[in-house]
Amino acid sequence: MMLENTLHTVVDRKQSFVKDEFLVKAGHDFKKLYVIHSGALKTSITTHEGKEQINGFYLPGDIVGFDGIASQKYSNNISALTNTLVCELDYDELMVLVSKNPPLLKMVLNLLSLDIINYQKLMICYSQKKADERLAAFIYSLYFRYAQRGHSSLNIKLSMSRHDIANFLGLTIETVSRIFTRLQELDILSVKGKYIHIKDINKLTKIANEL
Amino acid sequence: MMLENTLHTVVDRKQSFVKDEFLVKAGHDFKKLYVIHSGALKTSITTHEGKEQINGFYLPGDIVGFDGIASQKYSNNISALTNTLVCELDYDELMVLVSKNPPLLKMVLNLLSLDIINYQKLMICYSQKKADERLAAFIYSLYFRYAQRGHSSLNIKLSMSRHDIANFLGLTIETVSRIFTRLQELDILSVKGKYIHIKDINKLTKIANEL
DNA sequence: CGCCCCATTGAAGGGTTTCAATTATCGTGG
DNA sequence: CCACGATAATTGAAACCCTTCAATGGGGCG
Repeated sequence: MMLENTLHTVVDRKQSFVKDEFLVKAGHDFKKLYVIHSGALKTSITTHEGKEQINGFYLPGDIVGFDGIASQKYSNNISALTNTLVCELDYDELMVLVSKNPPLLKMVLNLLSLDIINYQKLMICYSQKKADERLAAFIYSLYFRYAQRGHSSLNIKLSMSRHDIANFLGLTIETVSRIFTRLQELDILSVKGKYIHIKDINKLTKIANEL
Repeated sequence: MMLENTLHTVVDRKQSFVKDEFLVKAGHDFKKLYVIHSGALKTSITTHEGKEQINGFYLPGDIVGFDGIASQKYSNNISALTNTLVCELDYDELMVLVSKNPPLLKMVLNLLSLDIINYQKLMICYSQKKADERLAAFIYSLYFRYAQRGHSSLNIKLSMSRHDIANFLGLTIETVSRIFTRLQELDILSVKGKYIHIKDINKLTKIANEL
């Protein structure tokens, strides 16, 4: 991600987190953004009933934490799906740089705008896609995001559990499981635990209803 | 909204749109943000199958169009629910002002961040709320948003049709209609066409699962 | 006033959840 | 290295919620 390169001389505090460790908890004071160097993160909120609701999975290159800007409190929990190395960006320092550097400002605004578009797409996904379409879209999005990062491969290792996938997609683990087997019967995927091989990406995108 | 006051000397091109008129269509070049002065807007995308999917309703004071920043193309259609008066903000001009005016920068970033939080909440709504919870949350959000603007009233006039509500909530118009009658039977609402009276806001928030 | 569109209501069908039981996988300690 | 327990994942059957299809009722505008 360009932002990291632009800033690496200035803000370069790498920090590592182990699986299931929290980087931040919702409600805490907003200070930093996190650029993922390696590993994977998830963001979640805790509902009034105390249940977790995952609202994002993040891969190397992604920046996490924009939700905290408005209220200066993080609105999400951020935790590590696996051992993860992140680069911390101090928001106030970033603001100082941004105000002196219009291209950087543009970049930051683009990232925020991308985040908005990302959530808009997810909204659509939830509001009109059926369970199999959601899961197909989810698998495809992982494939696509790895490909964007130069790791184009039909083999994907899921860094999250079935429980996390179901939670994120607004389904139950049973439904996710059933759809995985269905997609295997259709010769679209082959699934072995956390390892997924995409056997027919055309059919996958067709089911996912994405171009 | 403060932003409008801050800028009204510089960017003050008011423009009016009639009911069902499009301010922008998805895919067109991004140039302006729209601050709603009076009336109401909706944003929507057109799916691959050509169906409309509404992803937001906007009231006076709201700013619409942030989704276009990243790609410099609007990702949503924006259209008027009723006759609507908006103030147009030229994005490039705004950027010039922003880079000279740190408090303004902060304000803009806050607005983007708020948009993100808004969509995150909607995501949660879709992914884990049932139909009656969604509709209750929708009605409550209208009440709340009007209250934020100083128009605290238990009487709400819906500016959108049942069809639009159903589309936005990812339900069918029949389901929306049935839930409206159910909420009346529970003495929570009284519904007469586009006019809604909230008879028991506590029960409403309880069903909506919002504090 | 009548037409058309919007909203409401009813019954049947499909998809997802829930509950329950079984199987697989992973980490740990013997 | 294998055995074991605990956790995760799969599979089945019944219940439930929402959709779909169909018909009726109501309200606004010419």
